[in-house]
Amino acid sequence: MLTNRQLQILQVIVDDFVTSAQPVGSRQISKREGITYSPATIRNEMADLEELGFLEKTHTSSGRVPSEKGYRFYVDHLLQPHMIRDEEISQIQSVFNHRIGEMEGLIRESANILSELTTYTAVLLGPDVQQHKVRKFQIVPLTEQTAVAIVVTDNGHVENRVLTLPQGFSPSDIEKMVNILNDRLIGVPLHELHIKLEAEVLSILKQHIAAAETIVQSLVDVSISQKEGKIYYGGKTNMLNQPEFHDLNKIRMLMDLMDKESQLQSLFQPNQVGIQIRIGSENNNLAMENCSVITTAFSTGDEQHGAIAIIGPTRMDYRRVVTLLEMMRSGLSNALTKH
Amino acid sequence: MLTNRQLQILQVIVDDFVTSAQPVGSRQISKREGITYSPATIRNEMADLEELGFLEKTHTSSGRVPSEKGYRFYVDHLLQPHMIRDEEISQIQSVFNHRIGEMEGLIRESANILSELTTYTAVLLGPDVQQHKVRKFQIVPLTEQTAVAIVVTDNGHVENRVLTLPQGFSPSDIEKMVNILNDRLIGVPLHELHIKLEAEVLSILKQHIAAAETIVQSLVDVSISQKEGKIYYGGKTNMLNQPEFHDLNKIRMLMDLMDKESQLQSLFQPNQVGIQIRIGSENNNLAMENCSVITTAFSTGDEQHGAIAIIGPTRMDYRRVVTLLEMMRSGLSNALTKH
DNA sequence: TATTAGCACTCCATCGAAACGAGTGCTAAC
DNA sequence: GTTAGCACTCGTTTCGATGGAGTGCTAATA
Repeated sequence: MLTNRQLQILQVIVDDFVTSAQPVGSRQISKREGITYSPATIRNEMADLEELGFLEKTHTSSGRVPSEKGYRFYVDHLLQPHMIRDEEISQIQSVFNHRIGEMEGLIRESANILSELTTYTAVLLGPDVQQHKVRKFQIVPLTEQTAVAIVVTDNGHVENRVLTLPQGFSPSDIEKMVNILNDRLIGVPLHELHIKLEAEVLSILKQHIAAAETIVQSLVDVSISQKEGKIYYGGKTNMLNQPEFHDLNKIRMLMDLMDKESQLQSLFQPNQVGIQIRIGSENNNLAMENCSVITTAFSTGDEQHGAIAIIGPTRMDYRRVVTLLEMMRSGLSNALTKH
Repeated sequence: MLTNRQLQILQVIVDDFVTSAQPVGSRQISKREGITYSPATIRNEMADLEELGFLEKTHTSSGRVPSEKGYRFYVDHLLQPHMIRDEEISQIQSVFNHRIGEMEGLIRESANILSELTTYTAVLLGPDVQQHKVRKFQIVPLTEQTAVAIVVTDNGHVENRVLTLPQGFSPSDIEKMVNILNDRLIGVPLHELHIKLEAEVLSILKQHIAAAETIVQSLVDVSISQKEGKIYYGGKTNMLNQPEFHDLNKIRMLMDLMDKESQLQSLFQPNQVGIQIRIGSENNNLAMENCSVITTAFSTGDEQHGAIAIIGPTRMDYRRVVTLLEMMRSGLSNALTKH
């Protein structure tokens, strides 16, 4: 167990390093208000903290830097609430006052504000479309051979896809088909759609329409190809300002990561409650070695939810980010549920 | 007018510099096959070419580097066709064999292949949605107060938006409204939609439905907020490999540019035919000082068109890119028009 | 026993000088 | 008109010297 003094010193080191990005020396610590012991004492404590794995040195005669374990301890036990300036609070509020019911714009805007206030990168994951339930099918003919299939969900989401019609597929066939689809599939969540289509609906359709098979196949394709949730960014390039990312290789890996939606999905664990913090290697991703990710989920009503993530260097201002994130989470949840 | 020898030297310098990224010296040139004069002669010619503004030095005793004017002359007069390897050709072809009629996937894939083959950044601009014509309106109710409005265009594009319904708006009102919209607006191009809505349709609707005004306003919003054309990327981070972008500031400016869709639109001049090359400052954009952009338009039938742009350093392999771009342009135009 | 002053030591960062190499411009010879 | 030769310039690399920040250890102190 750490002594009070060790706790205090660890806290000061993290706080200092977060703002300065420079290794913290004993003299520097001794000058901080609230510190009553001499540099020599602090050096002894630091040596102990290093032995315990909370601190590291960049080289033999450098000051100390928090280790991952040090950050972990800090966020678990030493995180104190952070004062957010009034203007910043009202900046966040302004997003929600704007327009209501326009989810996409709201989320997009939130990502921008968050990245601006944190100076890190904000990633917002829209609600998982796969959970939405079918409200209505529609097939609109375009030419002799093509039509566009439309699925509207109960949340107002619209999926669509151009279909190639089989030879001799008549308008009345389309009508029949749409009726059957709407009869059988309303209320089915999108992620079950392809199963229902193949297992139940296909055989029924076949009885009425000759060439139903190819079209059903296309519909199955659509429902499989849907992404989990849409991703929105704010401050994608903010990482370039962080001194630890003056290395082209790291930047490249990070940028590539952010362009790969599939990889990004793994950042989120939307089933958890509250705020999660993953530090450095806890992300299990080489590109994120020097990054921490702070995530939380927000609710959009109807058991739907989205998630917010802030990606910053491990030397991130955890206090501030956690506070901002919590404000944004509750604000978003409110704005999106009440309408 | 330049002598043949000067032309030859300019060509060699550009070709060499494009591949090596190093200033080209007289000795190096003299060793190239086809060059029969001594380094001293070449030095004299280079001094003349520099005086004429085609070459530059990075410092007093360095080799020569093409100036913007030099590149301009090169692409205008010295560009020779480039051999593309068979495997690369079939790599391009494979995109078009894949699936037909699925425009979005096709364009996305093309962007990736192009960026891979060029090692630069590919930007594809999808066809301008504003030109599409309305095929069908649809309003699907969600709750008492909300519904989703859907516009299908003759190209199979679907726009949609959640509407807040006025108090006491009944299902039969919706039906009436949809009928009038479909009566009056089919065939109208999207970019004229808001005008028609306000000028013609609004007054008719008002006669039949009390609270038509707010809904029409929402529809107007939708048709105004549509973007010009969707933008697809390939190889966004490829620029990081170019030695001229080892500068964080430049990278930042470029990345920011690419995240701003609005700015990117200005890269394209889709009304022009053939291939356009803009070199360095010709782009009128600080972030693109050291970049060249090669663009061309592809047709998607029905007077619709999209555009391709390759963004690379001014020290770009113009020969290769121009050839690849032309192949991709014709391939895309074919694939998208014939179906 | 806990704390602190003092001191030797380590390592990084910065600077300037020297050596080197690539390339030029100019002159004079071919 | 072309080229060999040479002095010169400038960037790059290397090396050692210097200074500063910070440590660990020891011995003195409260």
